[in-house]
Amino acid sequence: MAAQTAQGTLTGALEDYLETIFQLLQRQPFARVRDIANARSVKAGSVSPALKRLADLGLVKYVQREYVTLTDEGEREARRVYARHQLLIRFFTQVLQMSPEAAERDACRIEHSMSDEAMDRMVRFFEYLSACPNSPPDFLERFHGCSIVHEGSVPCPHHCEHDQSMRRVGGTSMSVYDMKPGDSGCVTQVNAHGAVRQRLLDMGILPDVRVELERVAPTGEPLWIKLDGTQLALRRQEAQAVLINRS
Amino acid sequence: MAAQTAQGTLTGALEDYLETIFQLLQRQPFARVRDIANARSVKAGSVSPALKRLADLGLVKYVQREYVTLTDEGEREARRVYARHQLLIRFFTQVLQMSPEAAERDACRIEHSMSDEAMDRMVRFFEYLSACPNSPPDFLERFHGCSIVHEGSVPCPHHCEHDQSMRRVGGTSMSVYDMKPGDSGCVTQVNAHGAVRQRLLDMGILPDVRVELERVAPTGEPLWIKLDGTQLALRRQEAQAVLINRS
DNA sequence: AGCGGGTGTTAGATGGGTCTAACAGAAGGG
DNA sequence: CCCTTCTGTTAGACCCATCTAACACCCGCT
Repeated sequence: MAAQTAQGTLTGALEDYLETIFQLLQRQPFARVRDIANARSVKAGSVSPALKRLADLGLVKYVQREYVTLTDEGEREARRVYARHQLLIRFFTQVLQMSPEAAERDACRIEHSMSDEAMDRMVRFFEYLSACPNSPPDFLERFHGCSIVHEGSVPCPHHCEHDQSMRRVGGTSMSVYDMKPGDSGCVTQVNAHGAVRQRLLDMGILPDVRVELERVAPTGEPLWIKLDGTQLALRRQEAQAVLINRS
Repeated sequence: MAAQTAQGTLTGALEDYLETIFQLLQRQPFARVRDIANARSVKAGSVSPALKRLADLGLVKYVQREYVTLTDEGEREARRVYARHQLLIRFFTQVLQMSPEAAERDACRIEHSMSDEAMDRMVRFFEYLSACPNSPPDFLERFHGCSIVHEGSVPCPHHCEHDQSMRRVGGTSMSVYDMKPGDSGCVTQVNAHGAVRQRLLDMGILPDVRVELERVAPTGEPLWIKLDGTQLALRRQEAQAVLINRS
């Protein structure tokens, strides 16, 4: 495989150059250093050496001071990265409902570190959704309509609780705050917005993770839980947001 | 936010060090340079300076020649990365059904470039699947049982076609090979295994992408299609694998 | 003809991350 | 007690990617 040649040697930044050149070539007969620098938000002085490296790898045809185009292998490589980019964008926006800006940012960084296998399986996911008879109709619509996901991506600045109740879907849900020391359970939801939610997720409190309540401070306020064998302190507000399945 | 301080300055490699230290500390009272070097597959000489940088950032407590532990802020940061790691692993294995090894590899690289928003929405996806009444029961089971996904991740070395027919679920599916020049349609499936499939995906032939057949070589063999405004040549085998919805 | 502006290139600096090789301590065995 | 061995540190080197500043080229205008 010719592509195999470059596969290992090609670094993330170089892939980026290839990709932006590819995109420029869709609108222009050739790319100029200037355009590339602008598109990548990089100074022109950084582009030249990168082009030289790409030319050495046989991925671009680069006549100094004149023009830049992709070789066949370069185009193949660029398409490869671009396909991942598009796939990620679609996954982030259409499935996860991320904002276009965040989707773009994440895709730009992740496209360089996504294996063929991940690509393959993610495509299958889309194929399944749109082509398989087993696929529940409207899966995405139902997902996006669900109160868990429906709230805006921007956390409500007023700490409004109006959809806290909507999200507590089971009605009988129990939170870590309701546990007794020694109890343990499986996280089902992190029922909070914005910063509180983010903090909980960052602590590793994710759906399906086992937590055990170790002890509660006399004042009731900091609760110590055990997660993955390690200890963690939660404030009241946080403990109340962690919904669990007793077990 | 204390975490905010390090957020920007913290590079991918440093995050990795924090994460491996965190994991080591779950089994040991403190981490040694050697352990860290082994875990990261890096030479000991690379670890010392990294630890020094982390100590400067206030993320580890590092007594030279003695021991390494995380500061509170370091632990927070490590947990943050580790949570992403776990979440990605679960997504890759439980949803996409990737092999554990590939999931691990991808997660290790992607965890450093995943935004808070992506984290948030991916968690919501899991929450939805397990907690929302709108969620179709057994979504994942049905997904994984579908012939699109069910086949082994290793391409069959015998080019066996036995599940080609299984995958052509609609029965009336049309491939690019069946199109007339001028026709266009939307890709629904890439009905191929292994290398052929990978090549098609790498070319940007993904579900829901519009393709138009431009012309066919007299011998019938290379077909030129237009995709995203750019031209692409397909071999017969490839064209037959691209299933589309006429439109 | 000559000059100015837009555009590219080069050189040198910086910083990250890694390696190797040489060196320094500590601990245990003869 | 000394010497080996295990472990860590340091120094020097390399590569990548970026920046800035200086220089080079070309084009068109006066």
